[in-house]
Amino acid sequence: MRSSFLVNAVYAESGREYGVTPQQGQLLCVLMARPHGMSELGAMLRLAKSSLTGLVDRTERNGLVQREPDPLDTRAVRVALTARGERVAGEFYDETCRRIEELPACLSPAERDLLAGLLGRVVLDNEVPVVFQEPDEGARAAQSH
Amino acid sequence: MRSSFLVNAVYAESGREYGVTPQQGQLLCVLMARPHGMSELGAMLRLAKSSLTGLVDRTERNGLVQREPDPLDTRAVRVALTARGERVAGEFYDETCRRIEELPACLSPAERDLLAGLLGRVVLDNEVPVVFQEPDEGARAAQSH
DNA sequence: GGGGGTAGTTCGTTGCGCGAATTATAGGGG
DNA sequence: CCCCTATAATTCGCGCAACGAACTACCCCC
Repeated sequence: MRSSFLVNAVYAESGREYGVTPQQGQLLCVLMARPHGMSELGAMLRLAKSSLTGLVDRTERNGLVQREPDPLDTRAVRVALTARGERVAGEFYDETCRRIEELPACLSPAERDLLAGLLGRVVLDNEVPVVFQEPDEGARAAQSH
Repeated sequence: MRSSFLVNAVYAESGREYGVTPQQGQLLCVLMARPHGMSELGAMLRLAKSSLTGLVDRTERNGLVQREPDPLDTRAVRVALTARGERVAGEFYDETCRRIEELPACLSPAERDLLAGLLGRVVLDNEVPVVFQEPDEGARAAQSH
């Protein structure tokens, strides 16, 4: 609980520096990988669809994402990063990583790896959606098997 | 990041079962130890004082906490759990612990201890406020030194 | 070519968090 | 003793966040 509280604080503070709320930051990070549909985003972020509409509205108003029609389904919408959104997402992601990596300053490199490995297994076992990951990280993780 | 996301989801779901929002749940957990002043709470929860006023207002309206005058300082207020708040806080705390403990189901007991130890050190080193802890846990932790 | 399910939006409500301005009291120096 | 600054807390107005219910438009399949 308390370590999660710590991570949240870091995430929020990092977002404030780039003028994005934690929720909008999370949306940007998910979209770094590729555009997503609204329902898909709702499932990943665990939000009701009406909540998603609002979040995308506000983030779109900030010029970070845009709605594009889905060529295969007239009902559906694809939410994608704008050029500016791409830049902000990358900077926010990097800054957040930098701050997160400072947290275990009291651990030895071996202990950090150990901690990362344990948390990684817990995350995988609980099927946590990919809400924060480098675009190419999934490929590397898959290779390592 | 993702493990923190997981913990948040568990916390929110656990709170929903007892009709408390995550923020109100956090307030209850802090107050389990003892009553606190508003400024003190603001520092622990990292909230602006005006945010605290609102949070305590809503939680008080739900009958879970109450404001008491500070006998030593006429300006100050002590926020304390009501009888019902005490009960809800305990149940919410226990339920949350139960759910959190289910997360590392894929780890061996030794690995869980290892994980807990590493996270504990990170939390201590970063001076995370005590936002979630059994009333007697601090004493036990202090003894073990 | 209707009918059931799906994708998104709208609307109204509640909660949350902040900053600026305000009130009231505490506490210290002249 | 009195002023003056610092502190404790509240009020107000704002925007963000999340939800459920009701609605529209569309897909697909029988």
